[in-house]
Amino acid sequence: MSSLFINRKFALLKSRITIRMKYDFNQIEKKWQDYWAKNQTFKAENNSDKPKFYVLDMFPYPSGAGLHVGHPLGYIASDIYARYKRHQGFNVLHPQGYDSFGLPAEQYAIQTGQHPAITTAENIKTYRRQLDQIGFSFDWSREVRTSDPSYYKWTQWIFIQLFNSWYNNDSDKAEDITELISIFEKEGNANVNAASDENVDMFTAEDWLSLSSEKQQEILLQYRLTYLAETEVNWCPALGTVLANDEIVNGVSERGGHPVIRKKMTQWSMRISAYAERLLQGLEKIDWTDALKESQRNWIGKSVGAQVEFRIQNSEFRISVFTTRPDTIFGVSFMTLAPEHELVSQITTPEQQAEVEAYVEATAKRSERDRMADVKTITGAFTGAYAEHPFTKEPIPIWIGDYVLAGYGTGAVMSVPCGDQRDYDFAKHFNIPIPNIFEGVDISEVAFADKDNTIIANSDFLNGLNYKEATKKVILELEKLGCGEGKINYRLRDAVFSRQRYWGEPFPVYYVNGMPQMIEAEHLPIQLPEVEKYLPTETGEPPLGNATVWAWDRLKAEVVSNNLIDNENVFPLELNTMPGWAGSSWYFNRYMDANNENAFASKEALNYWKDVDLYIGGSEHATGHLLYSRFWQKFLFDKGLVPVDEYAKKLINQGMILGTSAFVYRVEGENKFLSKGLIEGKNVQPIHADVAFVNASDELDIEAFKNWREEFNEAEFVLEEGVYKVGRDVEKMSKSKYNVVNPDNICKQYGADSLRLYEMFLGPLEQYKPWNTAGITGVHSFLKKLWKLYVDDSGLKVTNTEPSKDSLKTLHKTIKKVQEDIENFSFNTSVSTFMIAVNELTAQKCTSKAILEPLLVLIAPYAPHIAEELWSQLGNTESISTAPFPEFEASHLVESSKNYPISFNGKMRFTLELPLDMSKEDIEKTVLDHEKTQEQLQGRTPKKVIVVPGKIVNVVG
RNA sequence: GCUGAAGUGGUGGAAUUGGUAGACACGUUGGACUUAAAAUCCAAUGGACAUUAGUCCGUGCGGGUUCAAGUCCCGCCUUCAGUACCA
Repeated sequence: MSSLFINRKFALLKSRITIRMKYDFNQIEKKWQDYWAKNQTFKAENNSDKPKFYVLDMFPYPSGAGLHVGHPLGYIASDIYARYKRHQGFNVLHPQGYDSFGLPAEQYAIQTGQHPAITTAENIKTYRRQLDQIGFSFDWSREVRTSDPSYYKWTQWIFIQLFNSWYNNDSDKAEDITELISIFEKEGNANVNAASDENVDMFTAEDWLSLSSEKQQEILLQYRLTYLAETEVNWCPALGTVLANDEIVNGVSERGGHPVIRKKMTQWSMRISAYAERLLQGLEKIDWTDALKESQRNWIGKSVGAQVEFRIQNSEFRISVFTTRPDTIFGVSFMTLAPEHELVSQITTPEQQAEVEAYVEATAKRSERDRMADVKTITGAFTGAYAEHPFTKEPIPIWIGDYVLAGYGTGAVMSVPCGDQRDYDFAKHFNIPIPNIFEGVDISEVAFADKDNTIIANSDFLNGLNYKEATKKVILELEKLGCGEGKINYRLRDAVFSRQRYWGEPFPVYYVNGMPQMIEAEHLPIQLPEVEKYLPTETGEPPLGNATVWAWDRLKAEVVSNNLIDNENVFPLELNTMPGWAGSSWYFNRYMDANNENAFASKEALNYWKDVDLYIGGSEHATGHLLYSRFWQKFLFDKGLVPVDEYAKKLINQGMILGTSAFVYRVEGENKFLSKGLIEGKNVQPIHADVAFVNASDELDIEAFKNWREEFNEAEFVLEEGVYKVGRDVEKMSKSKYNVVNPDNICKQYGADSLRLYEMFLGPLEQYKPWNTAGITGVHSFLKKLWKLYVDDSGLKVTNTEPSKDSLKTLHKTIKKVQEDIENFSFNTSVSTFMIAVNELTAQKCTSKAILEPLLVLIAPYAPHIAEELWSQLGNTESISTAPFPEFEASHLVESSKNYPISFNGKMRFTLELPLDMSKEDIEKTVLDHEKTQEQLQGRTPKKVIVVPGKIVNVVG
C-alpha cells in the first residue's frame, strides 16, 4: 500500500467529518422544518393555564407571481415576536391563511377559461411552500381561506345578521330588526332615533299596519345595517363592469381605455356611517400608530356645526345647508348649490334657465378627476332665485357652482365670503358683495377664517361675541325659529358592498317581487355556481347571470335550475358578489376556532383569545380593511357575538422593501454599452438589467446579460478597468423593473436563517428600505461564526467549564439589549447585538455551556433552525421553542471604573480610566492635574469644570 | 393646501433620559493563507491639512438655548406616504 493511497484515504475521511461538522444550513433547515411539522410544535391550544398571546399577520392574497423578498418582512417580525412570547411562557396563537377571493384570479379565468378555484389552489400551494421554507412558526391547523365555502358560509351568515339589524342611536348599538318592527307596530316611527336613510317618511302605527308587506320591507331597508340602494357608480359599458375611481384615467378605463359613464345601479351597501362616532372614539383605546389613527380620523371626517334651513322666496322649497360656522350667518351674501342638487331645475327662473342648464351640462361632462385637477378656475351660474335670510329676511341670491360637492353635507352651502376663502374667491369673481362681520379685521385681500381670533360684528344679536359664544347663541335662536339645529356631520359614507364579479362570496339572497329575502342560516353556505364564462352577460348583468343553476327553491331549500323560476316557490338569486373586504373583515376571529362547523367560532374560544395582541401589516389598508373590520367587530360586539369591540390592541405597519434596480447604458442608435463611469456627456439610454447578473461590486456578468435576450447577443461592451459597471437606482420591487429577488434563491444559497436575519438587519421595521442581496454575506458569515463557536472540525467543542467574567458580561448585556429591542420592535439592532456578542465570545475563546446554551435561546426567535440544531447537539431533546428566555442579571454588568471622555469646550480630546466611586472633586483634580490637560490648556486657567459622574468631564476655558 | 413620517460616511443603518457622532454590516484598499480561485483571517476606511504628534470641518439649511445639541426651541428647504374644493 503506497503512502499516497493512505493519504488519499485519510483525506476522504477527513472531508466526511468536515461535512458533518460544517454549517450545512440547507440540511439543517429542512430537518427542523420537518420536525416542527411532524411534532406540531406550534399548535396553539384553546385551553391552557398559560396566559394567551395572539400575534397576527395580515393574510396575503395568493398571487400567481409568488413571494418576493419584500413580502415576508412583516411575517418575519411577527414570527420573532411570537417565538419570543413562547419563550416567555405564553400560549401563543400565530396563524396564517389566505385572502383568496380577488380580481387577478378572475382576470386569469377570463383569459384562459381556467376556473379561479384551480389557479387559486395552485397559487396557495406555491405560497405555502415558500412560507414553509422560511421557517415560520405558524399554526397551520387553523389555516383559513376566504374562498373556501366552509369559511364564506360564515361571511354569509354575518351578512344576514347585518341585514336583520338596525342601529338604535338612543342605546347607541345595533339591535334586532324585530324590535324595530314591534316599535313600528305600536307607535310608528316618530320616536325612533335610528341610523337610517335620509328622508324617511313619517308614519303612525296604523299607517304601518295598513301597508303591504312589500312596502313594509321597503321601509325596513331604510333602517337595516346592510341595505339595497341606488348608488351612482363608474360604469364601463365595454368592460361590463363598475370601476373604482383609481381604475379610471382621464375619463377612460385604465384597462383598455374604454369610455366610462356615471350610472345609477341598485347595490348592497353597509351602513358603516352608523358607527362613525364609535369608530372615532375607539381609536383612543388602541395602540396603533398616530399616522394610521390620523388617517382614519380624516377618513371619518367629523365636523361639528349646524344645519340651517333657508326658505326660498316665492316658492315652497327650502334649502338645507350644513355649516361649521353658524356664527357667521350674518355674513351670508349668497348661497351655492352643487350643480347636481335636486332643487336646481325647480328653482331656476326662466330667464336664467339657458345659462344654468348649459353650466350643469358642462360640469356633468367633466370627470371628478378633472374637477379636482383644476380648482383654480372659478365657474358658476346664477339661478335667478333668492333665498330668505332667517333673521334679517333679506333676499340672498342662489348660485350654483362646482366647488360645492353634491356628495358632502347637503350639497349646498351658505356662502360667507368674508370668512371662507372659496366663497371669497367666488364672490370676487362674480362681483358679489363681501360684507365684513368681523371686528377689526381687514378682508380686502383674503377671507378671515381664524376661529380662535374671531369677534363677531355687524350681526345683530351676535355682536361682540367670540366664535364659541356666537355659535351657541345662533343655534339657540335658529332652533327657536324652527329653521336650524346643531349638527355633527361625518365625511364617512356608507360602503358599497356589491361587486359585479364572479370570484367573490355569493350573497345568501333571493328576490320575491323585487324585494330581497335572506336564505335561512341552516342552508348556508350558498356556493358559487358554475358558469360558462366569467364575463358579464350580454344584457349587462354580472357574471353570475351566466349561471344556469342559480335560483332558490324555497320549499326544497336548495339552489335549483333557473328554468324552474315561477316566483311562487322558486325565485331568482342575487347576481352580485361581495367585495374583497368581506372575508377579511372578520378572519381574525375565525382563527380562534377555525374548524368549527357550528359557529364562526365557539364562545369559549372567543372568550379565551378575545383579541389580537399584535397585528402586523401594510399601511395601505389604513382606510379600507382596518376600518371595515373595526366596523364589523363593533357590530358583532353589539350582537353579543364577540367579547370585545376593538379586535387589535396593537398594530404595526411594516415598511416596504424596495428593489435596487441595475442599469446598463446603451449608446443611442448602436448596440454598444458603456460602463457607468464612461457615460458622462454621452447620449446613452439606460436599460434595466436583471439584478441577478450583477455582483456586489456593481459589476455586470456580461455573458449572462448577452444570453438574456436575443437583441443583446451581439452587443459590444466598453469596460472601465476591465469590468462593466452598472448604475443603480432604488425603485419599487417589480417584475417589469427586473429587480425582483426571489426568497427561494436566497434560501438555497444562504439559508432561511440568513434571509430572516438579513431582512431584520436592513433597518427599522416600519421604514421603507432598499434590498441589496450583496449585504447578506454579512449576516451569513455571522451565522458561520456562531456555528464555529460551538462546533469545529473535531466536533462539538462546548464544555462545562466555569464561564469567565467577561463572557458572563457579554451574555448578560446581550440578554438585556435583545429583550429591550424585541419589546420595542427594534429587530435590526438586536441582530447587531448578536454580532457583537459572537465577536466578543470568539475573542474570549468561550466554550462554556453556561454561556453558549442561553445564547441560543436569545437567537432562536431570529434564526430558529441553527438554534434548534445546536440546541440538540448540546444534548437537549425538546425543541428550543419552549425553552425559557434567559434571565438578565444586572450583577454581571457592574463596573468599577469608567473610561471618561475628557472634553474641552465640548470637544472630546482624550479619555481617562477612573474609578466609578471617585468623588466629583477628586475627578476634577485628577483631570486638571493630567499632563494632557495641561497640553490642552496651554497655560490658560479653566473657567469652569463640569463633572457628570459616570458620564463625562468637560473643561471650559 | 392639509396630515403623517423622514433627511447622519460611498451604501444600509447605530447613537433608549442632551454627555466620546458614525456601533453593526456592506463596499473599497492593503495584507496573510493557496499553484490558483473560493472560503477564512488580519489591518485601514467621514472629509481636509499634517511625516508624526495633532489641528480644523462635519448629522438637510439658517438662527437660538446650554458647560455640552444628531437629540431641545424658532424659522426654512427637500424627500416619501396618505388625503384633498369637506362648507
